[in-house]
Parts: sequence; C-alpha cells; structure tokens
Amino acid sequence: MTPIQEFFKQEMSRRGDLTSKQKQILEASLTLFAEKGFEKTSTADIAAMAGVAEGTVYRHYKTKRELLLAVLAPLMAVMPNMVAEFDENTVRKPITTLQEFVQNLVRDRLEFLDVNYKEVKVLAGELLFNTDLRREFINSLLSKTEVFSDLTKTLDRLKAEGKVVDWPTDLILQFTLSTLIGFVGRQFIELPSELTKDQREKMTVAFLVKGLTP
Amino acid sequence: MTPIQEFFKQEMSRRGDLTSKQKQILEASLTLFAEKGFEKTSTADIAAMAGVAEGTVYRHYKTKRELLLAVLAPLMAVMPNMVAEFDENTVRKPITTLQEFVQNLVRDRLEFLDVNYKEVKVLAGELLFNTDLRREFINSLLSKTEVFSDLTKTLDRLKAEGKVVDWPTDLILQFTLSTLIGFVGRQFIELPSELTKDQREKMTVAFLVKGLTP
Amino acid sequence: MTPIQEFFKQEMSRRGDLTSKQKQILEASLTLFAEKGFEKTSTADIAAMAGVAEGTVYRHYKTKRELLLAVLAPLMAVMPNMVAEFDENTVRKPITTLQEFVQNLVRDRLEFLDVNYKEVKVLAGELLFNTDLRREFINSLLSKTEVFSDLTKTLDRLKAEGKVVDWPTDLILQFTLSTLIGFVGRQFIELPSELTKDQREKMTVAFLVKGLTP
Amino acid sequence: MTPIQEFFKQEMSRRGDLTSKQKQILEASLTLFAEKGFEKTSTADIAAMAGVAEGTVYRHYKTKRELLLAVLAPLMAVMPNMVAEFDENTVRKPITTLQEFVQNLVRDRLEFLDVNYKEVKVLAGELLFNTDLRREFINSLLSKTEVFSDLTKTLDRLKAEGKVVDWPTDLILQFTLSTLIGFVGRQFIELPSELTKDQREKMTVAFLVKGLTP
DNA sequence: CATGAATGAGGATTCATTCAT
DNA sequence: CATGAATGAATCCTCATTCAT
Repeated sequence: MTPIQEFFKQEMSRRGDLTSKQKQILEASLTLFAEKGFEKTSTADIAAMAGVAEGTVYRHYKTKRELLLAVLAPLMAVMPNMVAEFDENTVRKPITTLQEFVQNLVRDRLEFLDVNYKEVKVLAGELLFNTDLRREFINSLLSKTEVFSDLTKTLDRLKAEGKVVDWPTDLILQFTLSTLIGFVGRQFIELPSELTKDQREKMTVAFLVKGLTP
Repeated sequence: MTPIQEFFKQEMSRRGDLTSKQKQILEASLTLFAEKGFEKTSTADIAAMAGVAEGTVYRHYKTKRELLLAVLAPLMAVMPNMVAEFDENTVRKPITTLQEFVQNLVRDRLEFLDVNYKEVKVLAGELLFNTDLRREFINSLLSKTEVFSDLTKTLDRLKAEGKVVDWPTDLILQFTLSTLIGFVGRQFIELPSELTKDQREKMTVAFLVKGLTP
Repeated sequence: MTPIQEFFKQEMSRRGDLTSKQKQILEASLTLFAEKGFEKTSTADIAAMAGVAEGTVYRHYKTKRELLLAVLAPLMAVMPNMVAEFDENTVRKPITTLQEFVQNLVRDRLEFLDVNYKEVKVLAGELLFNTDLRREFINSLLSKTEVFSDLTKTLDRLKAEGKVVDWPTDLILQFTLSTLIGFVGRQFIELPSELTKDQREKMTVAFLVKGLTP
Repeated sequence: MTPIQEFFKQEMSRRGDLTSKQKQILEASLTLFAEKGFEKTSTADIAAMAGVAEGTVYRHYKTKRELLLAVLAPLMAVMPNMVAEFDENTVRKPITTLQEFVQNLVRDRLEFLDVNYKEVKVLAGELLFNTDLRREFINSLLSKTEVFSDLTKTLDRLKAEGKVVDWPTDLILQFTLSTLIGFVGRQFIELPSELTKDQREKMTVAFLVKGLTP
C-alpha cells in the first residue's frame, strides 16, 4: 500500500468504534453522494441503501450535512498530507534525482486518488460551492505545506542541488497536482485513449520531470 | 479580445433574439448557479434577482433544468473549440516554435477561463454528477479534436519538425489543459502567492514548454 | 356592540386586505388551535379545514408559529385596552358611582370575553408556556395601564371622591379581572348552576361593588 | 404546614412504593412539563433529566400521556378538596366570623398554590385543551362540593347567622377561588407591584370579606 | 406575454414507542 | 429490571410547476 493510502486507512480505523449500522450508513452515503451529488441524494435513499430505517440515520448523524462531513472527514484530514507529506523511507536510498522524486510522488498519489475516487469526487463537488468548507480545507492545507514539511524539505534539497527548477514550492506543487488531477480526471470522464494506463503514467512522469528540470 | 473569447461572444450574440427579460433571467441564473450551485438555487431566487415574476421564468424555459442548459449552452458550444481550435492568423507569421505555440495557447485560454469564470464553475459542478451532460460534453469534445482540427494540425506539424515531444495529441492537450485549469483553480481557491499573476503565467508557459519539449 | 368589542372589530378590519384564502386559513387555525391546542394541530389539519393546499398556508405564513401570531395579533393588540380603556361616553352622564363603574366594566368585558372565546383560549394556552410572548404581552399591558389611561383616571376620580377603596389601581384591576375571568372560566368548564347567567352577572357586579367599596 | 398542603403530602406519600428511579422520572417530568408544556417535552428530555434510559421511562409508564396523568394524579386528587374541604380544627375555636373564614381559606390555599405551582401550571395547561381530563376533573370537583362538605357546612352556618351574603355556595366559591387564582396568576406573570406580598394578601382578604358580607 | 397565487409531491427531521441484550 | 439502539409514522416546510387573470 502506498504511504498516503496508509495514512488514510489509519484515519479511517481511528473510527474503529463505528457500529456496523454506522458503517453501512456512511458507505451508502458515500456511494450515493458520489453518484448523484449531495443535494440530489435524499435521506430516504440513504436509509434504503444502508438497509436501515430513516430514523436510524438521524440517531447517528444529527443532520444530513453532518453526515456529509462525516463522510468527508477522513479525506479532509488526509488531503493536506497528500500535498505536503513525502515519505522518503519507503525507498531504500534517499531521493537523489528529480526522476525518483516525481516517480514516487506520482505512483503514490495516483493510486490514492484512484482508490478513493468516490471521496474525492464528493469533496470536489462540495468545495466547488461550499465556501465555508473550502476555506477550512485551504487553511488546513496551508498549515501543512509549511517550510518544514517533508515534501518541501526534499524539494528544497533538490533545488539546492540544481536538480529542480528554482520556482516557489507552492507553484511546483500546483503543477504537479494539477497534472495528477488531469490524469485522474481523464479517467473520470472516460475519454478513450490509444495508450494503456501504464504508458500514460510513464509519460506523465516524463512530462513532470522535464517540466520541472531547471 | 482573444480568439476563444471571440468565439464565445459570437455564440452569445447568436441569441440576439433574446428579450431583455430573458437576458435578465439568464444573467440571474448564471450568477446564482455559480454562487450556490444549481440545486440550492430556487426558481423564486432567480425570478427575484431577475426582477420578473416566477411565471415569466417558466414562460421562457419549460423547466429549471432547461434553464440550466440554456445558461450552459454557449459554453458547451465553445468549450470543445477551446480544446481544439487554434487561430494561427491572430499572429502574423505562422507558429514555428513550441514557445510560440504554448504562449499563444496559454494567454488565450487563461483569459477566457478568467472572464467566463462563472460559466465554467457551473459547468464543472454539472459535469461532476450529471452523467448525461458529461457524455454529451465528451462527445462534442471528441468530435472537435479530430485529426483535422487546427490545433491537431499545428501540433502534428511541430511534432514532425521535432519541436514537440511525440506523444499522442490528446495526451498533450490533457497536460496543457490540466495545467491551465490548475492555474485558474488556484485563483478560485484564492491561495496566496508570493508571485504576481504575470510571473506565474510566465512560469506556467515555461513549465509547459519544457515539459513538451522532446 | 360594546366598546371593547368595537375596538376588536376595528383591529380585525385593519386586516381588510386579507384575501379570502387567508381568512379561511386564519379561521381554520383559530378553530383548531382553540380546539386541540397549537402543538396538537398539524398544518395538514389546518389546510384541510381551510380547504386549501398545505403549501398555500406557507405561502401566506412562513412558519406555523407565525400563523399562531397572526391569529393572536388582533387580540394581543386589544387585550391591554380591555384592561386599561374605559369609555365613559357610552353612557350619557359621566360615571359618578362605583355601581355604575363596575356595571359598565362588567357588561362590556364579559361580552367581549364571551364573543372572542376562542382567541382568549388560544392566547391563554400560549401565555402559559411561551415565555417570550408572555413578556411581550405584559409589556404592552403595562404600557397601557399608565396613570393617564381612561380607566385609571376614572378610578382615581372615584377614589378621590371616597367612592372606591383607596388601593393601588393595579390591585383593583387585578380583583376585577380575576373575578371576570372566573365568571367566564366557569362557563368554559361548563359547571352547572342553579342560577341564570343574568343572575350570576348581577351578583358578580354586587360582589365587586361591595368588595371595592371603602 | 397548611391543611391542604398536608392532604397533598399524604396523597404523595401514598406512592411510597415508588422506586427512586420512578421518583426521578416523575420529578423530571413535572419540571419539564411545567417549563415547556407537555407537548413540547420529549421523552428523551425526561429520561436525560431523570438520569435514566429512555426505555426505563417506558418500563414504568406505558405511554407519555400516562406519565402526565401520573404527574397530575396527586393534584387531581387534592384539588377538589381545596375547593371543598375546610379544616376548622386547625384553629382552636370554630369559625365564627367571615373574617376568620376568609383569612383561613386564603392563607391555606395561597400557600398551597404557591408550593405546588408547577403541578398547577401543568394541570391548567392540560385542562385547557384536554376535554376528557376536564370532564373528569369537574366531576370529582362536583362530587366533593356536595352539601355535606366541610366548607359548605361552615358557609351555610355563617349564612344562617347572617354573616355571609346569601348567594349559592358555588358562586361564593367561584368568587373566592378566582380571586385567589388572580393573586397567584399575578405572581406568575411577574407583574411588578408597589406593595409587598403580605400587603396584597391582606387586601385580598379585605376584598373578599367585604365582597361576601351581606 | 406577464403575473403571482395556488398547488402538492417530496424532503429533512422529530419523537413516541418497541425490543433484543 | 434497565438499557439504548432501532424504528417509522407523522410533521413542518420547500419548491418546481401550473394556470386563471
């Protein structure tokens, strides 16, 4: 499992105290929110899919919106890490080339985005119009991408060694993240391609490596 | 005005037959949809902001969803162009370098995304959960990015000349578009930056040029 | 019609702009609130009795509670007058005896309480547990029973002439009002009596006159 | 302790078999019913305040309404006594004057109403809209105020001696009770007064004595 | 064409009551 | 006996849509 995915699982298991009903409810909510969007999902739908009574949903979550937040909470907690953390220990030797750096990042994050596709979709839809949540999300993001984050440190080192172009870290992250999102987004809209996913992943790495070379 | 923006205006003016009330309704809808999202906007809200009676809205648009489609129609019509069209004539000499190519593309599209920010936001929200619209959107997109589109032709020429990496056109467009979207998205979430917008635009061009160089 | 009843009608007609549907809704609400109490009356009940759709109720009154307030408003406006106003002009000569005073008061108020029985009942039920409304009610009551209210003036004159016991006005009003309420309350609980209503009314006047004589 | 209060305590202690949980439940119910009204009090509220599980409430009382009746039962049992009983033994010599009669009555009942303020409030709210309970209440009241009740006997004696006006007993009780209720009600709505409670009590006695003098 | 009152289906939420542990 | 999770009917309220004026 990739490091980020690992983080996520830990976050989820922190909720080990969830009853089975709660899990069913969260699962159903996630699925339906991802499928039809939050607003178009009725609590009756959720109850039906979860196989519980509507009242049961409200016994565990005071409002529908609270249910949404519960669904998003693990992701909200991990997302900033996804942008800021970088686990050098998963590879034997420390990162010494841009190629290594990008490759690690891409593989790790792509899988995460892929596996947690539903959560990401729901979060995206919510961030689009929910100003409050957006603000909160950005703040937690900013608090993570500080100078001493793993990723920042690794990047700075590579910059110092002249292995990465000397642009602000946040811009580099922006390019990287948007390229990754583009990759996943493309799958999402199911655009056909003459290439395999692996080939596209390789080219994505190549694109980033070249783009970020000084 | 940039070529894409030009297209858009033409698309809009094709609706020259719209009464002033209709324009008010569309304008109000766009604003509210972009602000709160489609589902959370009530037709009463729209009528109020447009300064017309609720019945009047329904005189012009049979359903609320039809109103959404009317709001998105111009963008839906132009978006594929944005990905496929490339107006070489706006510069005196034809494009001969990747640098020129990217620069033109970025300037043009960025301004468009910026100016039509609301439409794009509404469309994004809609594409996320509306499968039908998404399919339609993709189809029109595919039909545009055919081999004989301006952009494809220019790219192929540059590839032949060894000035652009030899990746499939759709992948190159994916990288380009996602980088642009990242640029705009960053503004959307109002992340602070130590750089000016101009500086960031220059670096974005540089990133793309390097990334797409063979 | 008694003076107080007159006041009430004026208050009601101030709502001359009510549509017929609104009147039906208010009428039904009043009847049902008086019959079953506010909490036990459902908006569906009201709509059914008023012969309109449930949505129509909410078109006119934003919440069920607002509907309650609309029902009570005229009474809330007039009640304080009932305690404070005293129309000496309805009798040819000014009041010169306690007997005259009490007789006028009793006849007037009793009829009012009798005719507006439903409103009073609903108000009573509401004042019992709704602290806010109670406070508001008391305030408007206090603002009315100031030294220069008709009733206070008349009472003061009679006191000065030694025709009424020299107790604070508010206490005299308390005795009077509670005696009146007892009269009406007795009818409300439908206690049988060997006397006619007229006889009871006469004795009530006699009781008050004696009780308030110096 | 006043005789009526004494009655009440006896009634309450008749429930000596109540477990402590039951007492907590009844206590919480009483408090909440008096505070917010029966309908607006949820069984969850009650359980929470009583410090027991919601199921425990239902183990002791089959329905919420039954709980209400249990809360009101002691008062329902004693209220009629309040109107009918008159304990001459608490004073050494038998009552010989109207003044003595009224004074005893007022002091006794006022304190009772004061101490059992919550119960009275809940009962009042219930009698207002609950026809069945009202009928039951009236019946038990009528059965008590029969010719041989203490109070009736004392009153008849005083009437025979020309010390009390010769009105029907029920009317005299009506006047007395409503005057007492007015006294207590005034405190309930927290009307300010320039007099002390003692002064008001004295004047209330005076008012009744004068009003009931032949 | 424009209006806005009326509609009623549907949705979120509450809560008395039950029952397995 | 006590518990508290589960239930689902009932309730308040919203809102897209219709239609008579």
